[in-house]
This record gives sequence, structure tokens and C-alpha cells, in this order.
Amino acid sequence: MGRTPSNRPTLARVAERAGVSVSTASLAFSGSGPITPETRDKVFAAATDLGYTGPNPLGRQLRRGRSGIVGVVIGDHPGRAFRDPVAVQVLDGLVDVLGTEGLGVLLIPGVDLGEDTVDPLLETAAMDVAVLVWGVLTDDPTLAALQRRSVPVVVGEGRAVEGSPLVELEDRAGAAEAVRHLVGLGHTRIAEISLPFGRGERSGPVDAERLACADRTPTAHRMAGIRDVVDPVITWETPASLVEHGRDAATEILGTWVPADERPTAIVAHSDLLAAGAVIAARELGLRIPEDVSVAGFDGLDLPWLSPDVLTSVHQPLRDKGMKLGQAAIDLIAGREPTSVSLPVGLVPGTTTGPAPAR
Amino acid sequence: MGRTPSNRPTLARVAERAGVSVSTASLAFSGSGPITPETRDKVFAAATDLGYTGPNPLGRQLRRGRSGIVGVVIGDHPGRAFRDPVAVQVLDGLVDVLGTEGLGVLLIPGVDLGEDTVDPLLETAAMDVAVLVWGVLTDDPTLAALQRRSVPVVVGEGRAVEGSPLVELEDRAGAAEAVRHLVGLGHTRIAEISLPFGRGERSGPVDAERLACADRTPTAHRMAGIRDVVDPVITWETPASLVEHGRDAATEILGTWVPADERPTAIVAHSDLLAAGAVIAARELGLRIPEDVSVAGFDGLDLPWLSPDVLTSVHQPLRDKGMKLGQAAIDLIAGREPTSVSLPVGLVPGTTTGPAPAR
DNA sequence: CGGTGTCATCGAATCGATTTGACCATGCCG
DNA sequence: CGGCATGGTCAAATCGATTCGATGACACCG
Repeated sequence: MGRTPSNRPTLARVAERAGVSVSTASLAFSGSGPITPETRDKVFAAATDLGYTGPNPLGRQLRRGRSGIVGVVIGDHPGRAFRDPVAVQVLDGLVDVLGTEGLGVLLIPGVDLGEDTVDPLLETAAMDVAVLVWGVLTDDPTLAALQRRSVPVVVGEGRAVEGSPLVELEDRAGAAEAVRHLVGLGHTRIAEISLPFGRGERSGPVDAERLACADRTPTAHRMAGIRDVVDPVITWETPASLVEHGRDAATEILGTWVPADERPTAIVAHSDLLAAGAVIAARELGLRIPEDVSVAGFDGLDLPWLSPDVLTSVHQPLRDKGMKLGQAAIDLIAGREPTSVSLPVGLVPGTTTGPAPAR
Repeated sequence: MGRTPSNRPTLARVAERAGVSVSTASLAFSGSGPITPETRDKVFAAATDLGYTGPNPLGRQLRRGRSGIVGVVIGDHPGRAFRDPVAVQVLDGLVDVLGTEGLGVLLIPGVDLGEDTVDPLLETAAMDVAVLVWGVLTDDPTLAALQRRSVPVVVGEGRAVEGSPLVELEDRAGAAEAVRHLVGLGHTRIAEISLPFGRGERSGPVDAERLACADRTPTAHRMAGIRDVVDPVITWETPASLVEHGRDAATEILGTWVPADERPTAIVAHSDLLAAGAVIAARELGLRIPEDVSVAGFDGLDLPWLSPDVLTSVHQPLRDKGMKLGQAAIDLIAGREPTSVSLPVGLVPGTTTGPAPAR
């Protein structure tokens, strides 16, 4: 029995005070259903008397069988996930769209706690649908936990999941376009700075064996797109899409890795943050951009602090992607069959790419 | 009656199948209470047979009277709020601490929809407690909505609210310390770039009348701290803590506002992002840092892209602040009396401040 | 052998709402 | 005036779990 008496007024108490039945009082609040204005006013008056501020969401949710909550699994600690402007813009679109339907976003850290242990929220929190924003790995414990609970899932960016809508970007085509741009400018020695591969964070040059491990998307897609056009002279793996990692990688690639006359003349990075780090590294090494080295990114972020350089980048509709994810979630809740979509991307040239140096 | 039959197994069905009572089955899952291992196994076996994956959170929540959800009101559209690294770090600490208690974070846009209309989530979503991360304004409609529903509130950074714990930083002392540092270096013409004042975003120089409108914290506190030491020769208001706004402000302050021989020799900004913008503006104007102009910020962010400059800044324990907010929320839920705290800050000198130019 | 205590299990109340179908006045029509 | 809609109101079932107090079995002790 209720340990705590919880003297909060309930709909029943309001009804009693208004001299009507509970069902009538409910009708007054829900707005739907026939009710005379006088009765409604009577109920509202009783409610304000008692300090009742509307139906208890918990009761309503149980009855309805819906929580009105969308679980959003962010692939990492929030502190890391949100440091990435890409993540932030997607989330923005997502929250916006869900808000129009009165749905709330519950943040769920998707961090792997080791040995297939996942965040308890995945196991116990109430949610009508979950959105896996950063794609899924093979044998993803996060996905497994949700499927066990038969929570419908929307997957962003990555491997398709049986029965779940997928929202992705044309990563492969975009990456190919960026490299084609560089090749068109005469570059032949092109280095690649890549996003994380999957489980197990590493940084450093990548050999053929490691190359086969690229599990995470969009990494794998962007790698494929680049290789559709040219084979990079080197691929440098990074542990996260952060400026400092791009800087470290480019410092090695441009500085110590090979003699200056074999130095790559262009760098294509899997993300704008990595590319920005490469620009900074080049500056620090006294290299001119784009005269000595060209840098292309991916994401189409607005990076005012890179001034006066403007990054050449593959623009992607991030906010739109978030909105599509949200729409898919809404469709799933409504029982509609959502469709997978692939959003277009496009190269936007900036000032960081130019003709290859004459040698 | 249930329109949708919802063929999901329930605890009752599991109990029936296991040949025990519902209460016993509940005991088996909750883990608390005496129960023989055989009975427990019988229940679990029946559960796996039926594909039952644990108690429905909605039923549990209603019974318990707790949703296990903490509403976090972010002061703006998430797209803007999360672009601020300060916000992100606080949120990170918050999510972390709440996660240890199995509590989830529900994101609530605190954006003002005009005429005292707030996000519907504030009115209807289930939450055990709300955290107002970015402080409250006077007559904050957000706060009003929560109080109407008698949702307990934790306030971060700002005006204290009757009956709610407050977690803040020693903004005033920190700002004073930064300015004292500049004065100690011989600076006398110090300009201030300020965070937004409150309702109604503006940008530009501030006169005495506008100065009195500073409603939002920490703006007001940092302004006070600065004035504890010196009166700025000019205060420039910005609409948000973003690099581009700092850049715009500093371009005006250092470039066109006064003749070069009256130019301020130092800029103190209310945030690191604004300060970084000022550094970039100075570079663009061909001014050397710190020889021609010194720049001090506030937040203690790690800004690798500002390389080779390292910002002089007032360091604040952001993640820790998030954790303290979370702890206060946990205390409130548990019925404990949480205490307000004020976290210490400290100046960390970088390379962007130096002796005032000889004139 | 009766009394007492322990322990696993169960029955029933409860959390706070929504929703359906029944019910009872009306009002209208023929 | 009887029959039939119409429309507002209500009683009761239901959502899915938790938890209290009762029950019965069993062992132990005097």
C-alpha cells in the first residue's frame, strides 16, 4: 500500500468536489468527447480550488500504453558526443521534429560497459521507440538489448537492421566527389585521415589487415568512396572526430612520415574537425594552404575560427537528417510503415584546396 | 477498454504459466523479498518461454509514483545550446551522475514560444525533478510552469529560487581575478565583451541604461566582478557565446571604434568562445598578441584550434558543476535536503595576456 | 505435544488515469 | 402521443505492476 500518502490531488478528488463522475472530469481535461461548457467550467473550478494541475502523466501513460518518450542512443559519453558539431546538429533537428508531436527525447549513453553490459536505461527506461543515431556495429549490444525488449528502432547512418528504417547520407558518393576534386586539381599523392574504425580506439597509420576491420559507419562508406577514385598513399586512423586528433595525424603525415619531396600534396579527412586539425598542423609546419598542401573535409560545418581559411568540404544536410530520423520515429509510433532514406550530399569548394604544387 | 489488445506478455501471464501468484512473480523480478531459488527459476523459465523481458516500466512507475526521469531544461534550441562547449561539459557530468542512480535525462527546450507559452513537455512530461541548467530570469515562464505542477527544481547558475537548491560558480570573484591580472600587467584601457543580458538578443555597445537590464546570470555576476576592479572603457553586448560574435565585437572595438592611439590594450570577455573570437579578430587586424593587445577569457576550455595561442582564462570545474547539479537532483528525489553550493574558479594564465604596450 | 517463530507464498488493495458501452433525459418527427 | 435520435453523464473495466498483511507449513523449544 502507498507508504507515502501523497496528498497530491487526483482526478477522482477533483470530480468529487465538482460533483461529477471521474469519467466526466477526465473528459473535461482531455478535451475530446461531448461535454457542456458549464460542466467543464465546474470541473476546472474544482481543479483550481484543489490545486490540481492536470492529469498525472504516469497514469495517463499506463492507460494509453505510450510514454511519449523517444530514447536517443548517443554513441559515447555525452561529453564526447556533443563536442562533435555534427552530432549536435542532427540532435537539434531530431528534438525539433519530435517536439511538434509532443514527444520528448531521453538521452541514453550508448557507451559499452564491457562484456555486453549496457546502460541500465536501455533495459528499463520507458520509451516508445529508440533512435540509434550513430549507426550500429555488428553484434551491437545496444541494439540487442532494445530488440530483446522489442522496442522499435530507427537507425541512423550505417548498417541496415532488419525491420528498422534507416536514415543515411550518400557518404560514399560524397567522399568520391571530394577526391575527384583533388585529382582534378592534379594531386596524386593523397593522404587520408579517417574516423574511428569501430570497437577499440586506435590512432596511427593503417595497414591492410587493420583496413579490413572498418566496422563502424560512416567510416567504412567514406573509405570506400575515396577508393572508388584513388588509393591513398597512407591512411591514418584517429580515435575520435576532434581537432586535436586531426592535428596530430597531419603533423605526422606532413612532417616526419616521409622526406619532404615525397610529402603528400593533399589530405582528405573523413570529417571537417579532422580536416581543421590538418589545416592547423600545416600552418604550424610553415606550409602554405593551398599552395603547398590542399585539405578537404567532410560535413560542411561552419568553422569561423579557421579564418581566414574556408574549408573545402562535402556538405551534408545534418539538421535535415535529424528531422528525418524523428519523422521515422513518429511513423513507427503511429504504426505507419516508415521508409528508409538516403540524403544527398555535395562538394562545396573553399580556399583550402588548389592546384597541386609543380613539384 | 484496450483498443489494441497488445499481445505483449504481462507479469500476470508469466505468473499463471509458472503456477505462482502475481506477487511471487513480482518478487522474483524485483529481487527484494524472500524467495526460494527454485521458485525464482520457475518464474524466469516461464518468462523466457513467453518472451517476457521484465516488468513494464509504465506499470512500475505508476505504482512507485516515480518516473526515474530528470527533466533538463536547456535554455535554447539544442542546436544552439550544444554548440557551446560549456553547456556540453556540464551536461556530461550531469548525465554521468544521474546514470549511476539509474535516472534518465529528458531534454527539454527552454525556448520561449512567446506570450508565456512554454514547451509542452514542461507541462505534461513525467519527471521527478527538473534541472534548470542555465539559470532563471525574473518571472521565468519555465520556472512558473514547473512550480505550478509542483515539480521540484534544481537551479544552476543564477538567481536563487525559494526552496530550490542552487549550484553556482564563483563568477564574480573569478571575473575580478582576471581583471586584476590585466591591471597587474599595466593595462588601463580594458574593454569588455559580454554574454547576453537576458530577454531580447542584442549586439553592440552598451550604455548605462542597458547596463541596468542585465538580468541573466552569469552575465550579471561577471560584470559585477569586473567592476569590482576597474571600469571598462567599453562594454560590448553579444547575442550568444559564439566565436563569431566575439570576433565581430572585437573587430569593432579594436578597429573602428576609436583612433588607434586610444585603442584598448586589453579585452576581457565573459566566455572563452567570445575571447577566442577576439583573438581571431586581432590576428585579422594584424595586431600581435599579447604585444599589441591582451585577451582574457572565462571558462577554461581547451581550444586546440586557437593554436599557437593559449588563452588566458578563468578555469571553472564544469563537469563538476554538472555532477553537483545531478547530486542535488538525486537528493531532492530521495527526500533529502540538498544544499546549495558555490564552486571555486581560478585564473590560468596562457599566452594571450602580457604587459601593456609602452604606449 | 502445544506454543512460538521463521519463512515462502498468496490475495487484495492500490497507484491515477482513459475509454467503452449503458443509461437517461430531452427534443423532434410523424 | 409513441418512437427514435441525439447528446451529456456515469459506472465499471482496464492498463501492469508493487506491496502490505495474512496464511499456512514447518522446525524448534520447553
